[in-house]
Amino acid sequence: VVEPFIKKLLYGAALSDDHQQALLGAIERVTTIGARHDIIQEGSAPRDVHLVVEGFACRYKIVADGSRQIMAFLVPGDMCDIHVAILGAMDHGIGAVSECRIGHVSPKTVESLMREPTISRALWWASLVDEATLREWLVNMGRRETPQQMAHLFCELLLRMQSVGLADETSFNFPVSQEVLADALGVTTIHANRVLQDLRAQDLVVWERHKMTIPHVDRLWTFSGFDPAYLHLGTTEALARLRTAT
Amino acid sequence: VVEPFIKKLLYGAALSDDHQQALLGAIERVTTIGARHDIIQEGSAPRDVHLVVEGFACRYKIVADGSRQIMAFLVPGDMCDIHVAILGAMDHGIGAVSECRIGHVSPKTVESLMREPTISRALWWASLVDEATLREWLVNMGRRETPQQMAHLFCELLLRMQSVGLADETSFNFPVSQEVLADALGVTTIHANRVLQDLRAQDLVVWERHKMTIPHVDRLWTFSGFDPAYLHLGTTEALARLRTAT
DNA sequence: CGCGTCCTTGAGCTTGGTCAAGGTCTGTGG
DNA sequence: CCACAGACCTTGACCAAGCTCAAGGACGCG
Repeated sequence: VVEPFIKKLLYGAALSDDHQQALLGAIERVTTIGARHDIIQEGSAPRDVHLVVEGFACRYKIVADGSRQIMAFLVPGDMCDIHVAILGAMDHGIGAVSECRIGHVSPKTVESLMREPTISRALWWASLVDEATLREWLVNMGRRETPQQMAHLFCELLLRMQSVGLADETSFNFPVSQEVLADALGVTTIHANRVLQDLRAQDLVVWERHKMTIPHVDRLWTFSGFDPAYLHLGTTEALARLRTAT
Repeated sequence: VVEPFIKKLLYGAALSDDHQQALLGAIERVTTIGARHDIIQEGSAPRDVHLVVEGFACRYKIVADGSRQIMAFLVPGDMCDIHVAILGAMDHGIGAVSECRIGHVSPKTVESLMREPTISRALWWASLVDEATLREWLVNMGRRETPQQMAHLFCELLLRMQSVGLADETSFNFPVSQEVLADALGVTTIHANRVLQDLRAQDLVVWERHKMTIPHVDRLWTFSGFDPAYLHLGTTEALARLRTAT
């Protein structure tokens, strides 16, 4: 069940069967981390590179006053820390939001994978998309009000989950508390709660028992000003295909 | 005067003289872009990779209501768009804040440079630091109030300018309007103005005719909760050396 | 001199934060 | 089967950070 990893990287490069086998074979072992536990701690210098196989994880930082900012959600197929080796120490933590299964890849293996140009290209692509996503989050925080910001996040997550085959046309599993959501949006839990109720009242989202459903995807896109270009999943037509045929 | 580029990359990898020559030789030509003009437009697929040689530039996006969010400042030595080729099209624009001199490198050259492991490592390093900086900006916007956020930005810029030899112990050239500053912080110009006056009143910053001076760097660090780890410029001791001996 | 760019100030309003409390749901142990 | 704890969700009243609208002043350049 490591397909999401391959599915994702196929958007970045045309990986042959051999490439795909090499990538899957790179995962030496898979461990399980309980919800609300750290996968990687800030300041550490992990030996292995980590990959989310199952579950929801997040990048986060704790600031001086004790509050937390989540800077990214990591879903199956996402790598946590390719090339920590280059930076030395983690400048942020990675935590399991729900229970997660985490794949481990040794730095040696990464290094040898990178020597294959197509694989190298795919991994660069993934890294650049992470960066683009981060930029979009910054825009989201700086220039959108909370309802739009929240809606935008849901649009993004639906599409990302669809792109790795983990969502149908309108819904995906979203095992996240409102507190985590608030920490991702940079607002208080209370405010996040009220904004969410607003979106619900407008029938823009239905979110029950960890299942997020977006009844009218187009309405949510319009509402939030969502433009998927930054995810670099291909042309608009390719995306339309993705949305209907998962 | 392309030294900042090399100075910066030396933090990421031990480049030999040959490597340095190869990097400098990669710059085929240098063009000048006037203040407030675009270096690269959103949606375009530039042929060349660009490098800021002189001046201040920024990454930005314009959102639906016409407001602008600046997502990064680019100073001499920073690359704008390594590997646009991989992503296809720019998902954001890059604009010259002040008049800029921009170096151009052909994609072919980048590709051949990347084949040299040490240079590849240095370029990965630069890209990862960009990403780390983006994460810190997100924390800055989400979890710090405007005065701290602004102060934090000034701490970052002073250190980055010092690291490429363009700042002395307490000051650097900051040819930026308050409007640009506001767009980087995600607030209105008016609010940025009032916050700036506050910092001035507390003698935390002196900013006159495009020259930014920070009379008491330690006080500004404390005030903003600045921790330079995310810039990955080396150990705390190495940074202390940097601050005294530029 | 006149225009554009930039900086500054004031008054009133809105978004989002703080403080405080209560409610729900689930799993655990008696 | 019930009591309890822990995590999570919800609501209300009040406050403050930051936005909007409106206006005016300073500076530099053709």
